[in-house]
Amino acid sequence: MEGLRKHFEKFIHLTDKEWDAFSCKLQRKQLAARTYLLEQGEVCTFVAFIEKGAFRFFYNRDGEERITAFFFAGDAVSNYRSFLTGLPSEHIIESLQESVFWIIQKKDLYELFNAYPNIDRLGRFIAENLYLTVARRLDSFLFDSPEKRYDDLLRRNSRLLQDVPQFMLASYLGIKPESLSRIRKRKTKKA
Amino acid sequence: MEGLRKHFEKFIHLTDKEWDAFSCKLQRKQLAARTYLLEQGEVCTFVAFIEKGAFRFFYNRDGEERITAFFFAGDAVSNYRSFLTGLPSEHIIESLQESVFWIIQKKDLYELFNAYPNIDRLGRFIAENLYLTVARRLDSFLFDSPEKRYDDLLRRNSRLLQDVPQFMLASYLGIKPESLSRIRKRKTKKA
DNA sequence: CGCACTTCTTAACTTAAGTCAATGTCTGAC
DNA sequence: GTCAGACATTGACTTAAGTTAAGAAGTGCG
Repeated sequence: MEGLRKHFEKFIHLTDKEWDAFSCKLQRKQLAARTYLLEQGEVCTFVAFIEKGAFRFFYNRDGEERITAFFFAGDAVSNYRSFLTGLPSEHIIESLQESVFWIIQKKDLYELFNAYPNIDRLGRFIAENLYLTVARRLDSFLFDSPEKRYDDLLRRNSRLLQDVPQFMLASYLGIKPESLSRIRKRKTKKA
Repeated sequence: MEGLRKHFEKFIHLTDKEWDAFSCKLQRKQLAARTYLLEQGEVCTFVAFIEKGAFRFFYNRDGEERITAFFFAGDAVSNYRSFLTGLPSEHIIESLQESVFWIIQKKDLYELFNAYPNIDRLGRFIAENLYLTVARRLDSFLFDSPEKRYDDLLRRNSRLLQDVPQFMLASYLGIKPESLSRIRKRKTKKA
């Protein structure tokens, strides 16, 4: 749990009082590998802070899946859209490995937001960070070919490659596993 | 300026005191059509609230352009990435029409954040909203064909079609003008 | 050990976007 | 009115991803 506090320090320093108020609302949870944390159609009423493990955030339409994001230790995971709007989630959150995380309920979080401006601000920082991540990802779809996106992934996010099977990477890149396989083949030929 | 306050009411109610503190930091500006509000390489130190007009937020690489977003009356426009990180902007913000907007400087805004928790929270709401917009857009790139994205644009965002030339729409959809032209042709054949 | 299952690769074919070039179409400036 | 420039369309060709199907490689389980 102290690890979590350290992660927050990247964004903002919470006083002991603020941290106590926050942390006593957290509930520790564990999830086996390949298990749903949030189902499709469910309203997301929580934010989870990952201590250990990995999650994928994906969308299932007519049996086809697309992975919107991966989350790892130190990340906050939630369907933020459903959380904010109160609408049923279109996405599924699934653990990829056995994971440990801390859940805070929306109701509790909003009470903290009201009681502690610093925690509200932490919420802003988290939202801003989410925005930066997804905006960068959007730009990569606007400008780059799947091959370029794969290269960038290799370079920047090697954690993904260790923990995530090929076909999920393909989904994350917005292509089919067959296409990723061909991209990889083209690459070895060049090298 | 009261129009701007009304827009904020969608997110949060500011007291007169809060609004006064905020609004006296705003500077009214005007810009002719097709003029840069932010250059590539410049650090973005402001947020602009649009009263009238339209902007495009785009990226220029080796002479090729991709439009990341459009902004219209009621929207907050900024290079939020550059604003938050202090890094030079990769994107350009350009007015599409003659526009009127209110600028607030980062320094002033951060002072307001510190002095008025409600304004800090408004900042959170704006960041959250930005996130929702860009996350939805990312999903459309993950799942939908350019043709589907164009259809959705027609249905949801007719304002874009009135104010924005074809070749910019293509760029926004992540395709070339020729391809958009062909998509439109396929459409008329079907109908 | 061998079977079943999942993942990854390969191949043949289809589909649609990119590229390049030419031709319309429209608009504003003079 | 005409000319120049920007925008949109069209056509021929290239490129790469999607589709379908088959087989190879790896993994876990009885």
